[in-house]
Amino acid sequence: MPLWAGSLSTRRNTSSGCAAAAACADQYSAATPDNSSVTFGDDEADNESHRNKGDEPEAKGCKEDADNEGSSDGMGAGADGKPRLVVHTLSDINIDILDDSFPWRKYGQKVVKGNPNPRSYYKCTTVGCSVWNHVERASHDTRAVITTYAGAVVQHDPAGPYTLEMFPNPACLYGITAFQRTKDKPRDDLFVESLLC
DNA sequence: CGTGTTTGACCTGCGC
DNA sequence: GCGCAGGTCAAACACG
Repeated sequence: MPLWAGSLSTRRNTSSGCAAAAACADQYSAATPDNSSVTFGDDEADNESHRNKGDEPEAKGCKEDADNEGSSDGMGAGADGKPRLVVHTLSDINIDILDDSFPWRKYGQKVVKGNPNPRSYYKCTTVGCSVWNHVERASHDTRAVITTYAGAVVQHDPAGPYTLEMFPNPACLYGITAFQRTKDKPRDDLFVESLLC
């Protein structure tokens, strides 16, 4: 299994900053290709945390994820009740935030133990939207960007692809259409490593 | 002047 | 109970 497992459709059909949340639901819906290998929960995330073990930064960060997995039987919610989505991307340039059609606002930055690269914290700035994410670069590979979303849920039609959507609250429905590096060339390798809910 | 970013301080949870 | 680390807040600053 490659380190970076699974990939999302990179179809991008929305513009950023859509404030009419419910009206954007369909527009923001996204699906992964049938042959994608989006993984849910345990093994992948666990591998990842092992991969980053030791002096790697994920040790602590993934602890929370691991807790979520263990306590919620897979697709449950995190401690705050929101599912979490971990997205791994590769980018040669120094851009961390994904262009995922969400209007993010940075509210903090912190250097976490074991990783010289700071972790950045973002919130969705749309009114009524409570989605947040944090972005950090792997210490072992500065090209590797780890983005963790909260508020994303995953729907899987057995006959179809996975659909990633965000439900900040019932009145604010979003979905991740495609992840693309902001200001980046078409896109770098992008993978959904795991879905931790 | 409004909006977004930076950054240090503070708060909270967890492990020892 | 204490210390550490992660997460959040808010004032200051930069930029358009």
